[in-house]
Amino acid sequence: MTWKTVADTLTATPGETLTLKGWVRTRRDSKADGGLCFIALHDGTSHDAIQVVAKAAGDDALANYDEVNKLTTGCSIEADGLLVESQGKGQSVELVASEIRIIGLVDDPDTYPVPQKRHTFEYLREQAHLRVRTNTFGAVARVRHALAMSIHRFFDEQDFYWVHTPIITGSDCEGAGQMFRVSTLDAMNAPSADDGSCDFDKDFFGKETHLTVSGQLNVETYCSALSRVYTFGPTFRAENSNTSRHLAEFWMIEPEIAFADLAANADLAEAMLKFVLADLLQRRADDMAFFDLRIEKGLIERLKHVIETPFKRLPYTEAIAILEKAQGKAKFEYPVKWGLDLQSEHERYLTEKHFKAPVILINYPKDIKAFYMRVNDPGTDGAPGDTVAAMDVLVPGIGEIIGGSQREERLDVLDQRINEMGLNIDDYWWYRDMRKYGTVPHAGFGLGFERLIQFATGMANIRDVIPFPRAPRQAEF
RNA sequence: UCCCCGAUAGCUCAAUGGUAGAGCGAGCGGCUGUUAACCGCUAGGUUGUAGGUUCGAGUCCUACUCGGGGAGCCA
Repeated sequence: MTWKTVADTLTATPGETLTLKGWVRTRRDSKADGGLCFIALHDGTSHDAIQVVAKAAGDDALANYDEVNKLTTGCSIEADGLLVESQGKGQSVELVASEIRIIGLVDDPDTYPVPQKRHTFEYLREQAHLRVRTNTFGAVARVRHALAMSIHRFFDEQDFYWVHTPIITGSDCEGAGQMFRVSTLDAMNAPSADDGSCDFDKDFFGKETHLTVSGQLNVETYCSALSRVYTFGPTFRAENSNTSRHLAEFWMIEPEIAFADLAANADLAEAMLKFVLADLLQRRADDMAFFDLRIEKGLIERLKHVIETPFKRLPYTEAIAILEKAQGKAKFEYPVKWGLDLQSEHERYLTEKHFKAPVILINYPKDIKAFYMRVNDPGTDGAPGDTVAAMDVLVPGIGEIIGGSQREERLDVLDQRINEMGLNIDDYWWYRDMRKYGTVPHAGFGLGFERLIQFATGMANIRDVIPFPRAPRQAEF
């Protein structure tokens, strides 16, 4: 007998005999026809369960019907049987079982942590090893996979190479926040250097090392030979951030393109978002319909709007003018002034109220952005001060989903920026080499993978779109 | 890190300072080709931890722990 997945079985033609293997989602019984029960069986391959019918009497009577009729949510079984058109409403096909093998029972149904009832996401976070058995987290897992594959497909079709940048980094100059130290030294008995500080020369790598906060500086070197590259992997931030949009361990996508300016970078970001969202709606229509129904009403319409609408491109300087005009009625908590960074409330006003569409903000003041961003010509956009070729992609509901820039390819300007910001120029020797040996204009951006999943599913808390979230004081599982 | 809110049955929540309850889930029974089923019965509690006030504390006070929402930082 052929073992088939639930997904394949749901679309198969009745008349086939086959085997299903999975976990019981629900069981209902009836005294009709001499006794029968209905098992909703899941194996994760589709959003919908398949109905397995077990009978106590007649030709299809099961020898172990009494045991089968005691199955509870979470039990694992194998079922052989004939696929038939369903007599009941709610499904088109069902499996009439000829044999059901009970593989694993649930010890105590009364204390099974995820019975078939409503649970809060807060509670399910404490049951991270079991929450994937629920509709919502099964759907999140499938969508997460679909988006990851879609991102790889998009870049592969556009002749990008996936570059595996290191997770352990010896650079302390990535400049994107607090880092986690990687060490094999005994924390209780660390060796001291002559000046009393920790002697990292005795550590595994012979120097201080950390978990990466970004693969950007590394991937820029590959860009300077392979033209179109991207990273997709975990990154780590030791920031004490306790929000629904931050994790200590998250996945990031960072493309980098050579012979490209900020406009090409924005084009890439917009094309990528539109591609993966359209691909998702097509490939995971079942799960997306669920999110639309149960998590965020109108989700699919919102995503279609994003796919069809050109992203609004707006210089920072013009955004400030719009926000200053709106200040009276919008009642912003924080001041709006050229030279200050935009707050969440400002970004959300622009994308949710003013334009009601994704917005790509470009050309930010130099002083609020990183050293590696390319300095614009004076007077760009009529700005009253110096700007850099930075961009942020803002989307309704999430705010900033992408941050990127054209990189500074001129060595003299880059050095000046490193010095201005008080950074140690020696730390950047290999990064500066890119500007000495065949420098080219290039640009790239970072996309937080979990934020993309939030945007695509409507899930409110980022801890619910990664299997085992890491956040301050949270590393269980 | 800052500001607010919360912690009571397996889960979600009630309970003027005075005998801790309900819904869901679970178990048993009834009904039914069932499917958020329906009807009945039953079990289930050191009220987050440690102190304090009081004749008496789930309730008031203090500290701590954990969780949530918002802000900052950012992706």
